Amino acid sequence: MKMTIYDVAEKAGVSISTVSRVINNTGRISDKTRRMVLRVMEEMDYHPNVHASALTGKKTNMIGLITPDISNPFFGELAKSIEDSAGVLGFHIIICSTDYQPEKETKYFSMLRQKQADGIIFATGLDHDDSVTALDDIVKSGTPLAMITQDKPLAPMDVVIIDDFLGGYTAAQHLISLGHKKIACIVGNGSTTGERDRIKGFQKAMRQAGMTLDESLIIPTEYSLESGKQAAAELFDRDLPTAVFAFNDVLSCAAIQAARSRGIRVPEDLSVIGFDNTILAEMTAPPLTTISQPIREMGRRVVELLIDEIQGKKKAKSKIVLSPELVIRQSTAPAKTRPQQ
Amino acid sequence: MKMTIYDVAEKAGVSISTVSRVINNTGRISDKTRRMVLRVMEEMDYHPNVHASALTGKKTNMIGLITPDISNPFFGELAKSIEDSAGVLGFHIIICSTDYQPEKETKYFSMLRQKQADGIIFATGLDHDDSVTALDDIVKSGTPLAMITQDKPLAPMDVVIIDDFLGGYTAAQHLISLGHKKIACIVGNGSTTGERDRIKGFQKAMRQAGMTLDESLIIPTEYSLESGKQAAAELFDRDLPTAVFAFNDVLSCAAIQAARSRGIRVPEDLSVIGFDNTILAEMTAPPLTTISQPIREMGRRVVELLIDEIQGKKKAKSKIVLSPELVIRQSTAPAKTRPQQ
DNA sequence: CTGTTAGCGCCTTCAT
DNA sequence: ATGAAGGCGCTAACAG
Repeated sequence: MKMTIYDVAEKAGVSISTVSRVINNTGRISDKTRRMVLRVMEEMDYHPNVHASALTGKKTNMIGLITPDISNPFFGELAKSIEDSAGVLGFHIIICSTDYQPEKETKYFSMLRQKQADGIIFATGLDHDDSVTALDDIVKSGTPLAMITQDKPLAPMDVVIIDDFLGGYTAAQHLISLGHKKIACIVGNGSTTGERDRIKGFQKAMRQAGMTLDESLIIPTEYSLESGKQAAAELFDRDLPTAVFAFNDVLSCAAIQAARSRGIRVPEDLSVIGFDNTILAEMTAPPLTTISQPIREMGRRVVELLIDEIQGKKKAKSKIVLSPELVIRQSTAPAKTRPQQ
Repeated sequence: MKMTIYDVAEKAGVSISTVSRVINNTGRISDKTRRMVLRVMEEMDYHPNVHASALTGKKTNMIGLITPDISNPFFGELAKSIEDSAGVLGFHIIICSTDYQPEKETKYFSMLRQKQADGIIFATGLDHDDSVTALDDIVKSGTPLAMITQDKPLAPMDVVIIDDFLGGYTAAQHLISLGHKKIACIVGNGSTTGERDRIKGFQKAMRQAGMTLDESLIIPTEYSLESGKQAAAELFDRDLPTAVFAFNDVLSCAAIQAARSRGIRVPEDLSVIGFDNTILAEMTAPPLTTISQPIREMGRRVVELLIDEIQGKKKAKSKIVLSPELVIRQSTAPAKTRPQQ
């Protein structure tokens, strides 16, 4: 049942180049023959062989998505949005889950180059040196690149991020408006530009309110439930704040759990604000006040940018900065005017 | 810098067919030339062009994964495991997220056929008629197929499932052992074989304990937080049980939330047991007692099965049934001997 | 506007 | 054990 361009040509009574031309919308063809070829293709349920055309240097309609961990709800939702948006435009996604291991990153690079992926979207850190040199190869090959949730000027590429500074600022403002003065931040490992910006935004809001963020209340940790719990536990035992700003929803859950196991009530004794607004935020108890990232839109936008470039519709790289938004649920509450009262 | 088989042949002083032979481990080659060719390939960092070899009917090293929704933690973790396991064996995954829309299913089928995916893993219902006919085409093409989390005899294919009967049985047993008598089940839309088996297992345990499962306490709903909450709410308002068995972790969260908003305490007033043991189970408050599916192992096993078949190492289809396991956390507790005491 | 033809990189008989 | 040559399905000059 495998139709080739020859079958179509024969049945349409034209040559294969004519068929090829209508497929690719190239060269001049009389409207009449175009329509008839189109009809024949339809009738025969013909679909061009991707590998044959890739072999001659054409597109493969495949985009690689490099992500640290699709089982993490944030990246899961992002991947889904990217897959959806790409699908509409006729592209398909190869997932590459690095599990935070830089070696895997470089492995994926070379495999994507080999398979002639039309473009690559990065959602990982790209920290390791090997990754960077491997990246160079890809850049030289001219493959369009895009980066999401992060803005590292490693190579010219499209970027879609949120205004992390604003996110940090908004979170702080919310807590401050509730009367909190002693606020801790549970941050990640500090490797992304986003994290640093969030801290800066947070500090700005504090300063504007005439406060300062105590360095000892900035707690670095890994982005996992376990390490988050541990970090929060240590903090609470050492120096209990009245509010915590956790840098993602998982860490917020961690903070809430650590609090609960110590008899600290959320939000009565401790307010917790998260980041991302993934499905987790609705699942926790109490439901999480959090800074929402427009995940679906972010996915849609990277894909648009990248595919525009793949199709040669645009050349200049662009950066899109989306706004985060405060979503108030029930994990934050006014600070008590006096402790323990 | 694109190396071809010709470059290798020239540098090695042999013909391309010799090189081809060592690449594919085919035909007879002197050990000496094999080693030298291998060395040259290494030196030149040569990697065969997948498209060219696909064009001649060889493998593409790509596997399609058809899943309803990777942003759902269960499928996210499954996808990750599948991607990992496949990666180790040199295969890559194209994700196809159907969003529970059968039309998308058939679209993906045809695209995977076109791209000559070496195999396909289904994690979706395959309910729609169109999907089934489209499936036929794929079966005829001889593409190895595998199905996970479900056992529908639509076509000969490998299957990896858990013992859902046992899962339902275990859940019931746990609740019964805690003294619960009035137990409700929040099930899905009933389309999968797994669901039906769980109910059967549940009923078996009830019967063994001399009880029966009241039909009116089997609540069908969609697998989403929203509809779960609504279903639970209606149930609670109508006829409050002392325990609920929800068919996945999301529905458990829904039940817990519906309970809380009514002042029903979990687990004091109401025990809730879930299914899947996704990351959600640890995130909720209280942490969820749930029936654990060995997600990672399931992923690994389908991949092994499918790839074995792709590589012609096995022909007969096999079915692997893994055991679910009870994970006790804090959402279940002994039934009160008397209501309201 | 349309047809002819030479590759793209690799696999696979068929000879040697 | 190795080489030569045709073909996989399609694109892109190059001729009409």
